[in-house]
Amino acid sequence: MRNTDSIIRRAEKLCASRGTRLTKKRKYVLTGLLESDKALSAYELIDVCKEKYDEDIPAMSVYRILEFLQSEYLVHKLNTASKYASCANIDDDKVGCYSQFLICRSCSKVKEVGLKPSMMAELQATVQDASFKLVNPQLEMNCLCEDCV
Amino acid sequence: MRNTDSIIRRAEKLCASRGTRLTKKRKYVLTGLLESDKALSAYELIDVCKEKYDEDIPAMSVYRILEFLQSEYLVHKLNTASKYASCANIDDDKVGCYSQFLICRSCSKVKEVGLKPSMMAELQATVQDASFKLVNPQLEMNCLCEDCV
DNA sequence: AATTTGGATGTTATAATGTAACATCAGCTC
DNA sequence: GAGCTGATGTTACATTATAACATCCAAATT
Repeated sequence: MRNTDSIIRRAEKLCASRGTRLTKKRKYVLTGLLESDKALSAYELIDVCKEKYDEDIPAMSVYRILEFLQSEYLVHKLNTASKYASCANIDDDKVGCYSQFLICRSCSKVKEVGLKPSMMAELQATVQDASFKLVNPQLEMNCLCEDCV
Repeated sequence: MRNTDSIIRRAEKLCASRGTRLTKKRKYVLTGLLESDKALSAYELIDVCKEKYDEDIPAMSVYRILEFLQSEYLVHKLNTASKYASCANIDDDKVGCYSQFLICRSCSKVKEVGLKPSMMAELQATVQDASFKLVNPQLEMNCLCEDCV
């Protein structure tokens, strides 16, 4: 059971402990993502903030806020979709573990699944065999959700 | 040893056998990708075709050509990078097998590696457990190559 | 050879995503 | 209150991509 308020409070504490601030607008953006089961684009978040909080946030600010939230491990960027989703694990302590994202190509619904260490190890191995270095082990899978099949 | 000419000839035969044509401009675009170890954007391909073949191809056409080459399984789109790469296996018979792409985030160098069936099966399983349906099992890994580390 | 016809390409306009550079504001410390 | 720092605003623009419509070209048919 993800309760937005309690997650936000937790996020505030996380930020405080790192010497950063979860400002009002940052809260709006994060809440927008928390209350959506779909990944949202920066511009969709502008609309959400306008509609739900009557708050005008310029695109540039939304991008900066998203960057901040990513640096605090509160939000993921889904590169294949150019959209953003809140981390599934803000409310527990698995912060920072590697994830597999199932993304509906039709409606952007997202599910985040933890990756088995054995899987990660195997993917890592191929990377190292090829003399590459893995920067971000996030897996994004191009899917269709139940409703969109 | 990837010999561009022989791959192009092979690609022509593939197209012919499917009732499509590998036209001059399609050949230029494919050759551009074949002769690059880096993924290229549509607009970079425009420049390559201009410089190497003195051929002006408008952006719209390049996008259409890339779409065609993808439909013929000759080219991949790397969604995380918004760039394109020729398939590693045009020159053998492993066409269409699932791939893991190692992409250098700094210089766009790409290596394509076949995915072990056991890995694929496991990823598939998580997808199905979540009631999603996998559309395209291409894995893109955000890396740094040897030169860019 | 002329005609037809469908696929390939060209043109123009525009949408969507994202960033650079610089200005301003708000809250904290002294 | 003055000054500092981080957050936000503003403007302009770059990059990636597609829609809609026009034209061209090459192979098939007459």
